[in-house]
Amino acid sequence: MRLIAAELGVSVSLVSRALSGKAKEFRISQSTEQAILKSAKRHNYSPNRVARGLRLGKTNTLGLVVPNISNFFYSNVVRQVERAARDKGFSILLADSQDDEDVERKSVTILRESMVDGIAIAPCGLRCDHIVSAKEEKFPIVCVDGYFPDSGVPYVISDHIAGARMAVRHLLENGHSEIAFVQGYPDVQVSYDRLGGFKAELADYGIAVKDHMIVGEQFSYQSGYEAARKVLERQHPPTALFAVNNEIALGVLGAIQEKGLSVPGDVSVVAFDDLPWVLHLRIPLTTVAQNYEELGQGVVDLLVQSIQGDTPQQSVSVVVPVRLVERGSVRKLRSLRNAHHEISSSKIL
Amino acid sequence: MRLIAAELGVSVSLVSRALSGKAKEFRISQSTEQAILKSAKRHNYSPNRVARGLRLGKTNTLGLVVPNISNFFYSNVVRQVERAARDKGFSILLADSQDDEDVERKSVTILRESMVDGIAIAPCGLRCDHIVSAKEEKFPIVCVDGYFPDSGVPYVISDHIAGARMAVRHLLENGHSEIAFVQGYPDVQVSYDRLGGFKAELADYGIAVKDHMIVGEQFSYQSGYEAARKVLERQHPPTALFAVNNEIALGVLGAIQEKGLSVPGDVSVVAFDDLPWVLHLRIPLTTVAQNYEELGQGVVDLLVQSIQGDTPQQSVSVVVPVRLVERGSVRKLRSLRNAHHEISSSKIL
DNA sequence: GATTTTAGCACAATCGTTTGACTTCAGGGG
DNA sequence: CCCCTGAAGTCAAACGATTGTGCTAAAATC
Repeated sequence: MRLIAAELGVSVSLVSRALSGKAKEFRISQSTEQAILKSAKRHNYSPNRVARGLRLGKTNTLGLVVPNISNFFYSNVVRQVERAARDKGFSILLADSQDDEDVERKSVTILRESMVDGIAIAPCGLRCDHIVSAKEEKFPIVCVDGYFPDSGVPYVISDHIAGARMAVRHLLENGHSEIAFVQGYPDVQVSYDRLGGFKAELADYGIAVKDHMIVGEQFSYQSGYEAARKVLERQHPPTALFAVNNEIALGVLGAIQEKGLSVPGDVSVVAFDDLPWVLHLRIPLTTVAQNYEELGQGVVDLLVQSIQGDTPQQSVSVVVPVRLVERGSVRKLRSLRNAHHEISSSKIL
Repeated sequence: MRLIAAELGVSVSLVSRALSGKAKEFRISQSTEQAILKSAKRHNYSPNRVARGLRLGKTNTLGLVVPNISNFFYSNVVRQVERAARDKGFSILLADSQDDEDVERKSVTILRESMVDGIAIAPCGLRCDHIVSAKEEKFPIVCVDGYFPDSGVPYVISDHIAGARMAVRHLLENGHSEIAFVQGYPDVQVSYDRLGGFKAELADYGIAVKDHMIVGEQFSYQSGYEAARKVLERQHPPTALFAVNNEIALGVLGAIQEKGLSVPGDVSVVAFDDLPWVLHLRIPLTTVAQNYEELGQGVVDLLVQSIQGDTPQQSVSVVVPVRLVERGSVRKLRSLRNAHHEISSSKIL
C-alpha cells in the first residue's frame, strides 16, 4: 500500500479507501481511484490479513478443535465446517486435541491468542472450564458433537439418545435382548447420552440392564476389540453388540472374526456412525448415520451469528436428527424374541 | 501489557522484555521482573499472536492445503502434519481445496495474506504457477503427495512408481496378465507416476499395455465404480484390477459386488492406500501402504528448515518408501500364468 | 464580492508487540 | 572534581492496515 501510495504521490489512506471500494463514500476522484486500482493490480497487491486483523479486532478466521482428525466422523465434520466457513468468508485454524484435555486446553488458548473470531470445538472430556470461561468473556464458542448441559455453551450435536434408542429398538424388535454396549471413554456427555438411550430403550421394553454388558473404555479400535473379546467370552455371551462409534465397531468386528464367529449368524452388530465402507464389509453393517453436513453448517451458523452479535435466543442449540440404516448385520431371532415375551411380558411395538 | 505496565508504573517495553524472559539480558531488577510476572499471572495475560506476528513478520503458523480432508489418506496426512507442526511450535491454518484448482489457488492466496510462515500443499492439479511463483518469491512452500518435476518446488511424496510396480508385480507373479488400471483424474503427477509404474512393470515382464484396460477419470467412489463396471463388461474382462486410491477401490468393490462376482475367486483386486477397515472387508484387500507419519513429518521438517533459512541443499525432497501388504484379495492363477508364459515368454522373477 | 458548500485529499492515531537507541542516576577510579 | 561505567529503565519507531478529523482549494450561493 505504501508503494502504491508513493508511486502515485497520494496518501495511504486514500489507497486503503479506494481498495476497499469506498471511493464514492469518500469522494475520491474517478481518475485517482482508477490509478490506484490499476497500480494495485500491477503490483498484484493483496491485503495483509494480520495487520487488518489487528486493526479491526477480527481476523475472519474460526478456530476448530477436534479430538482426532483421522477419525472419519471428525474428518467429515471438519470438511463441512471448512466448507460452511469458507462460504461465509472465514478460514479455519485447525487444532487436533489428540483426545487429550491438556492439548485441547492449550489449543483453545492458542486459538484465542490468534484472535480467531470464534471457536468450534468437539470436546474430548468432561471438564469445560476453559470453554465456559471463554463463553463468559463473551467469546463466541460453540460445541459440536459433544456438549455440556447447564453450562450455557451452545452446541450442535446429533441426537445421540434417539440414535442409541433406534439402534437398540432395532435389535429388540429382532428378538435380541442380550445386548452388549461397547462404549468408548465413558466420562463424556456423548457416552452418557448414548448409554442413556441404550438403557432407556431397554427399560421401555421392560428389560433389565446388566452391568457386565456395558464394556469398553476408549474410542479406539483396540478398546473395542478387547471389550468385545471379553464380553464374547462370557458364559452367556450377548446375541448382539452395539458399538458406540466407528473405530470401536471395527475393533468389535476384529474380535468377532478372531473368535471365528459370523455376523449376523452367530452375533448381530449395530454401530453408531455411518461410513462409506460399511457397505463393503464382510457383512454390511447396520448403522446409525449422522448428518455431517448439518452438523458442520449448524455450528458455523451459530458461531457466525454469535460473532455478528445477533444472538436472538439466549442459548440456541441444535440437535440434528440421525437415522438408522439397515444393512443386514442384525439377525432376526424369532424364537428368542417370543421366548422372551412369555417370560418378561415386555412391551411390544 | 498496557494494563500491567500502568499498574506497576513501568513502561510497556519493560513488561515485554520481562515476559519474554529477557530480564537478565536487559538488566531488569529482580523485583520488577517478579512484579511483572506476578501481575501477568493475575490478569492471566497471554500475548496477542496477531500483533506479534505483525511486528515479527512471522506467525508461527503453517498453511496446509489438501484436496479433500474427508479422504482417509489426507485426513491422516493432516493429522501427522498437525502433530509435527505442533511439536515445533506451529499451528495449522487448514484449507480444503475440494479438488478444485481455483479453490486451491484462492486458498494459497488467503494463506499468504494470513502471513503463514510456510505452506504445505497437496496439489490437486497440474497447474502450478501459484506454487512456483510463491517459491520464486522465496516463500517457503513444500508439496506433499503430489509434486511438479522440474519446478524446483521441494516435495515429500510416497514412492508412487515403486508402489505401483510392487502391486503389479504381485499380480503378475500370481499369474495375472490381464490387469485393469482403475485410475483417478489422469492429469496429475501422481497419476502419471502410478500409471508409469504400472506400465513399466508390465513392460519388464514383456506384456503389452492395452489402452482399454486403463480406465477411470476421477478420484471418487463413483468414478471407480463406473470404470470397473465398464471394464468388467468387456468380452475379455481383466482377471485383476488395480485401484489407484482408496475411494476408487471402494467403487471397484461395489461394481464387482453388483456384478455378483467374488474376490478373489472371479477377480483379484489390489489397491493403493492402506486403511484400517480393509481388514474387515468382505475380502481383506491387498494394498500398497503409505507411511503417513513420515510424509507429515517430512513436509514439516522441510518447511521449517526452509523457514529458518537453513536450506542446505537447493531442492531437497523426500520420497517415502511404501510397502505391499498382502491380505488375500489376489488369487493365484497358475494355469493362466503358465499359459501366458508359453505365449509371451515373459520375464520371470 | 463575501460566504458557504463540497470535492478531493492528507494527517495522525490506533490495534498489541518488539526493539534499537536513549536517559538517568549511583558509584568508582583517577 | 571530572570522567567513566554499569544498572535499571524509558522513548519512540516500527509492522500494515483502517478511520475520524482536518485541511485546501474550487465551485456554488446569495
